[in-house]
Amino acid sequence: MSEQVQTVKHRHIAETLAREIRGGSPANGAKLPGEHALAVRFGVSRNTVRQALAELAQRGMIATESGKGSFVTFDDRPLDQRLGWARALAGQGVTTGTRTVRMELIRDPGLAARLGLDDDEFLALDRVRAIVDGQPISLECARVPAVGPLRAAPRDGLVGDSLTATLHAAGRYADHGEERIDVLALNEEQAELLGRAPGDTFLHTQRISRTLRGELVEHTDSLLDPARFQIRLQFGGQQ
Amino acid sequence: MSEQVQTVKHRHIAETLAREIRGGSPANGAKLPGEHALAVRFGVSRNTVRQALAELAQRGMIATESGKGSFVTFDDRPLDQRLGWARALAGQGVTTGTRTVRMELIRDPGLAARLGLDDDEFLALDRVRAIVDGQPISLECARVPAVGPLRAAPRDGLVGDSLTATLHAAGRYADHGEERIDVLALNEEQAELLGRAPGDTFLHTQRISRTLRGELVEHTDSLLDPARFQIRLQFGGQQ
DNA sequence: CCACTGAACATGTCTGAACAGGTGCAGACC
DNA sequence: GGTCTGCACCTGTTCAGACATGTTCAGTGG
Repeated sequence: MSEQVQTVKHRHIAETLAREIRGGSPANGAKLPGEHALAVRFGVSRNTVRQALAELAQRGMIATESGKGSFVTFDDRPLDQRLGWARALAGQGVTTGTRTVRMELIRDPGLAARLGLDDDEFLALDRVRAIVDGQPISLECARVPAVGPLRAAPRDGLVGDSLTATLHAAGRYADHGEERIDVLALNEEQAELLGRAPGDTFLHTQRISRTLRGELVEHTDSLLDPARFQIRLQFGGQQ
Repeated sequence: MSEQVQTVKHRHIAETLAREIRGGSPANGAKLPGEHALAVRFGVSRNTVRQALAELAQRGMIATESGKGSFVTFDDRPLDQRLGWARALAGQGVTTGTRTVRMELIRDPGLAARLGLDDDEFLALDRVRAIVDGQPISLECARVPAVGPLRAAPRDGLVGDSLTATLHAAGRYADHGEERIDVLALNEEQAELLGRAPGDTFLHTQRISRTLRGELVEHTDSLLDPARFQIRLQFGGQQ
């Protein structure tokens, strides 16, 4: 289906501004043109512009202030950090580093079926995060669609060494998703990667995130050292 | 400060309708009067009514459908279940029961300080949930403000045997909050209540929820058997 | 140089109106 | 009895306009 599908004016304006913001112009922190100027630019009423801006605010891309204007709040941080949902290192001042232990294209029909996908090819990206003195504290196994720069990543590397940036480069912006959290005993392979004994208990999360239109962005299994990680989230309210 | 503080029309309408919905009229599932009828009732324009209805939809109290009308979705379920955030029993068809192991008024200046409260009196309500054949699977320790029917609960019991219903009876409706999730080794008291060995690993959550105006609704520490519970949440999107 | 004021900008709220599209139902017709 | 149609309801979208409130800054007076 062509992306020129008919859409209402305020949504079209929101999409246009979203594309410009993601493209970096205006940049994070910059002020958008005022409502009147945007109304002139798009040839619509001020109220239609306000609806579009309200959508962008809803998505966490901008913030407006009465009497001041609208400011870009969008940056390249993953969605869940922007929505008050974070896994935080429980200790302060701890420096960590991440190393990739696997990055290859795989076929996983089972996962494709569970995610409702036709294409069963994924980029498998497994990374271990460790404290600088060497103690591994988490293992994250991401499965993302093997499209564009994601598909080229095993050869070319990630864009800016960042999975989120590579997803964005592939046009995959997370809008919504779901996550499950439980506890898991490490198997032998996981234990070896994490420098622990098999059977040790870790926090386990499975996250699936999707674009505004419902396309898969990523499916990520994470194992988190419970002594080091705490999951924090905010819920409800106007956002 | 008087609750007759000046507020804008659409918010006043939203609050009035919210009060009516919480009062059970119209009931869950029932259809609200149409936009035009509400505009006549409140003596405002249809657009002002639409803004009020949008706020209620944002809060998860109603859902509107084009051509059909607005329907009440609010019920007495706790906020987090209504917002796609649930801790789910990992097994199917398991019947559980809950027993109260502690319900008394306490003073906890430390907790009051952490929650930014002047009053350090709380209702302490600790409950163990167990599978019908006796195996305890969770311990929940709630600390709620000792006001109205909450303060009377040790003597009179909870409204409808439900903490949430008693909170609502006290005028405390959760609008937003935060939750932390990690892993905890049971201490001796917890282990005894849960029929486990001290040191056993449980999922641990701490939830603080507040009203629209920021008043404390509840602070709850939960210990969840990781073999029985999985936490699921949805994030992002238009709600 | 500082404080104040007023003007010019911004967003927020509200109005009445018009039109588009969705839904349900009564009545007519086969 | 079933199907179709048209009408009357509903919500969704957009408009132009008016007014309220918030913010910023240039200009003026002390």
